[in-house]
Amino acid sequence: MILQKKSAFNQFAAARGLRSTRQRDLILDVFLSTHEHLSVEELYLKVKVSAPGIGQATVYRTLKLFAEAGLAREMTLSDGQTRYEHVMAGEHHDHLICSRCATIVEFEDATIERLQNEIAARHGFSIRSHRLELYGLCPACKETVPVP
Amino acid sequence: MILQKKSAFNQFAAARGLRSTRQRDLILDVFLSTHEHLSVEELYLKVKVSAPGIGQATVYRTLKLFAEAGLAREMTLSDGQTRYEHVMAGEHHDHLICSRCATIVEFEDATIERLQNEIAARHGFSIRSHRLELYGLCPACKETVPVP
DNA sequence: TCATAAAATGATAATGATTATCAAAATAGA
DNA sequence: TCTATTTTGATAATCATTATCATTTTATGA
Repeated sequence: MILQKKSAFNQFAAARGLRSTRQRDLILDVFLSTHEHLSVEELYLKVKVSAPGIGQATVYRTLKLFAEAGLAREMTLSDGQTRYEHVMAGEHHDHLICSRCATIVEFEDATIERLQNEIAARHGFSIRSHRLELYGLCPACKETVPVP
Repeated sequence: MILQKKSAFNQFAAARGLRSTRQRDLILDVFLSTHEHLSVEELYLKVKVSAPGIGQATVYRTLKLFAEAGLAREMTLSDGQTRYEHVMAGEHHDHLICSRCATIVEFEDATIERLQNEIAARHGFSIRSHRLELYGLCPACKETVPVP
């Protein structure tokens, strides 16, 4: 699977006249090895563990390339910071976000997807993407926070 | 209606030990007089027309107060910039956003709202708010952009 | 009306996330 | 091996936002 993704990225790079560099290779390794929704800073810190010499600007540039290549998806949560998640072939999902501990849980609902398309059509829009985020408290935080 | 909102803000301010200042009054006037989803910069430029002496930091601080008072709602679109819209009593809506001309259209769908609550419950979350944005092309931009 | 305490302001410095710049390094093809 | 071009890393620059602080304004009580 990871080899598949690496290959996909290399094909994308070749098609764009871009180089396959060891930094990009390593950053992709680290990115694919975690299933969290990471900010650039967080990924950079993980990359620094294996390759201290890689610059933060390189990580910024490389993540944008992964997004262009379809391997990563950018998401901007309410805190305004850009995070990245894996793109799994043929899959889309939305997010439940805990306002207290920042836990992110993914979900998918075909009915909502269909309704979104209907609403868009009703307004004469043709939609390409969407963002659905539900903010509240996760099960763990619900236990510890008294209801006001 | 505007008087109502001003009164509501003044009550909020008094309850918080805050002052009612002419700058806040004017900023609220300008904010309520437009129904767009404005960034702080955009609102600041509008405010400057009537009151050149008002500082940008004042507009930043004041908009945050309007949000706390329940008169405005912050929204962060994909561009990462914070925008503000009016809060209408008892109403919630979501947004269709044109990726080309940045037009924002509001909509509301009770079924989606209900499904969101069901999904949250299914994952043990209790949600407080959500964000739903559909990105695509508005009717006008669909006309002018050839389908690839 | 005046005095005063406290909030608010405006200008601007500071912050943090992100991007631009550029000399040097790395890559890939001939 | 050579060379053209891309990429890198360090860091300056940018931009949206917030912090700082001297000064101003507000609201209250006398």
